[in-house]
Amino acid sequence: MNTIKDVAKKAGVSPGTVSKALLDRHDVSNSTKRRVKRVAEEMGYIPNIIARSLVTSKTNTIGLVTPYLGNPALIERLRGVQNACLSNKYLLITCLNEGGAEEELSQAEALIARKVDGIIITPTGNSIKLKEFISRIEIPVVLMSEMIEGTGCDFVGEDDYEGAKTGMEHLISLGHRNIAYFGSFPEIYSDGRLAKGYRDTLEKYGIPYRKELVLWGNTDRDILEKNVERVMNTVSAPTAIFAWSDIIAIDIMSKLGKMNINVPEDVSIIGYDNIDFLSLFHIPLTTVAQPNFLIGQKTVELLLECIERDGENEPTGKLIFRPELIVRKSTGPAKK
Amino acid sequence: MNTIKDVAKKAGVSPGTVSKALLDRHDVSNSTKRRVKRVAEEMGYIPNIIARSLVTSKTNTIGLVTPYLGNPALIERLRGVQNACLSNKYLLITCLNEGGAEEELSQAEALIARKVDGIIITPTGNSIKLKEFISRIEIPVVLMSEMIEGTGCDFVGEDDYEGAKTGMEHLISLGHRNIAYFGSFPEIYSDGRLAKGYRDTLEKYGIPYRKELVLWGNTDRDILEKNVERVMNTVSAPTAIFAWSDIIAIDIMSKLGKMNINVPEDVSIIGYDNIDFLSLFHIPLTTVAQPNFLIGQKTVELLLECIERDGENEPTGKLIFRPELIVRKSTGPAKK
DNA sequence: TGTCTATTCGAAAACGGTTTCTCAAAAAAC
DNA sequence: GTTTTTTGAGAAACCGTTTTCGAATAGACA
Repeated sequence: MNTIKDVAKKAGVSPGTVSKALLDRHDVSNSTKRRVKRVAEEMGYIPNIIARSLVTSKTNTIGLVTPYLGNPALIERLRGVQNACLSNKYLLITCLNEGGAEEELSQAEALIARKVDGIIITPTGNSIKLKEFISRIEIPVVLMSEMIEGTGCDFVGEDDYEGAKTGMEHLISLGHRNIAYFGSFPEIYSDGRLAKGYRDTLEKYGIPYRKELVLWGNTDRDILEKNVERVMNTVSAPTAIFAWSDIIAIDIMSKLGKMNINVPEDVSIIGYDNIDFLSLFHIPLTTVAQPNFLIGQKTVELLLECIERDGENEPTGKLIFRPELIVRKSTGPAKK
Repeated sequence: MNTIKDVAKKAGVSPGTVSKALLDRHDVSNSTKRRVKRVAEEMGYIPNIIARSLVTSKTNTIGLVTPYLGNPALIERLRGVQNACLSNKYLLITCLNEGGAEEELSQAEALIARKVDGIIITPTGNSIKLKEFISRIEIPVVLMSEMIEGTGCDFVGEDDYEGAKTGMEHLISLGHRNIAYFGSFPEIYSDGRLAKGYRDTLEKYGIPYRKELVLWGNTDRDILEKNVERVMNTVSAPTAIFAWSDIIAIDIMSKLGKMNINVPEDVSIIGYDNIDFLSLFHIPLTTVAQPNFLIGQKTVELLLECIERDGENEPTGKLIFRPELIVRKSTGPAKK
């Protein structure tokens, strides 16, 4: 691999001059710039960015730590992040994990060691160690999609509490009063917010909260199927189900199908995320949509702003998008 | 941020000794090792890996250049790659692109500049420049899923020609003779191979090849819908459709539904990939499955082997998995 | 006691760039 | 023609590590 010295030798100048020429600095003549650039081009010279970073302490790289829970909505966000990095000439290091604070922490530390200029984290838990880590490191951090309460961290995401309200009011307006909630884990911020929105909206409309209608662990298909069976066999079984994700909603629909329960005649279902191919389903799913791609992009933009203004600790930014109800065919009037 | 010098000062030794202590080198006493490690721990010292890389010329990082065409199968492979990197203590830099040789090339160059130890590429085209690039660079490259003919590159993927044959024989055995093929772009290696398998299998069973039944560009939903309309309105319209991906197959099913054509009574459909939620569809899709996660893992393992044995150019490796037919409900006997 | 070998550590040279500082030559001003 | 200013290029320091090499100390042995 050619180094700057090889180029210097061939062009008959010093390494410093080559560096300045390639960076278009003012204190090198146009004629040498041309010559140096031509030689570098000919030799297929690619500057060693890690050597450069060592002296500039800038890597033009940002890191992303995000779980992959089989959720296409997260992939959409990832695409948005990637897209914004590309157009801002930043390289993205994506660390996918299976969820959990330890893995998140170790991935974030690996990124720090690589001297990324900033980090985006989608935390799945509310770990003290992660919180402590975030306050300790000196580079900008932006949280995406999931918040950690108590850190003054910048955040970009959607208003899940509002999202829950929107979905619930749709169901309630259709006459439903027995509504079940199917979540993943209450520790996950967005899931917690959604569940809270669910509960508060019930209260707002004077519908009693029944905790046997709130079911967790539905990212596992076996647990989900058991949950569906159990809840459908309680006295005054739900006539509507609110799911934390579209994936869960689809799984529920499939299970109900096996139990010969019809959607939406017997049970209405509403999902969350608006993942792409939903509209193609036999019974198109009613859902609450977020601007996933946009959230990814905006997160990067916010992070880059923080990187630009470097140390100066301006007030933190929060960008919270409003979810939007998309009514399709999986919800209908409550059965008498 | 603390450097090795800060640790050295605090521990009362030289920077070199700190380095050796933390790396557990033999020429430093156990007592100093303990002291240095304790001090480093206390100070929250994280070694600057890019500085280290500069001297060791090893970054413990690999790069992945892959398109995101909305295809969950690719995401599954990505997960496999990520997983194998994690368990081998490598960091992964994922470069998602929208397809196309230029973007692939520039992403690969950015990775080279970052001195990754090896690169995995899923090329979407058969560009001369990319070919030339691959032969020029000095670090190991493994191609995943898609091959570039002519480079002696290592490769991990599935046998699409065989996959096509398997799927086609299933359809033919059900009595179908008018079979359409819905692809993305013929330049994409796997798509080309699948199309060739389609054609050769027809020939093998003495069924004439009709080029009006082969339709491209179906990653765009509008084009796909037009294609479906067109092909279903030709004389002797197909009684079966083979799609290059499950996503395309789903889109076709949805469009047929709108046209009041029944699956599988009027038309059989077979997809390709076996993406996760297929079985949940109203009409579960018959498909040809690949071990996506495994392919991702094995690609990393092969790449790491190449990195280990460094310069010594042993014969290249190719790992080709055999696809597997999964029969569900979207295929049935040909209509008389 | 003197020599020889192990052990342990530090000094210094890399790695491949960027940047600051210096200085000579050329251009401009008088 | 002399002085001042501007321009262009090189020398050297530096970024934060690792690694080589040599020196000092301790231990072993005759």
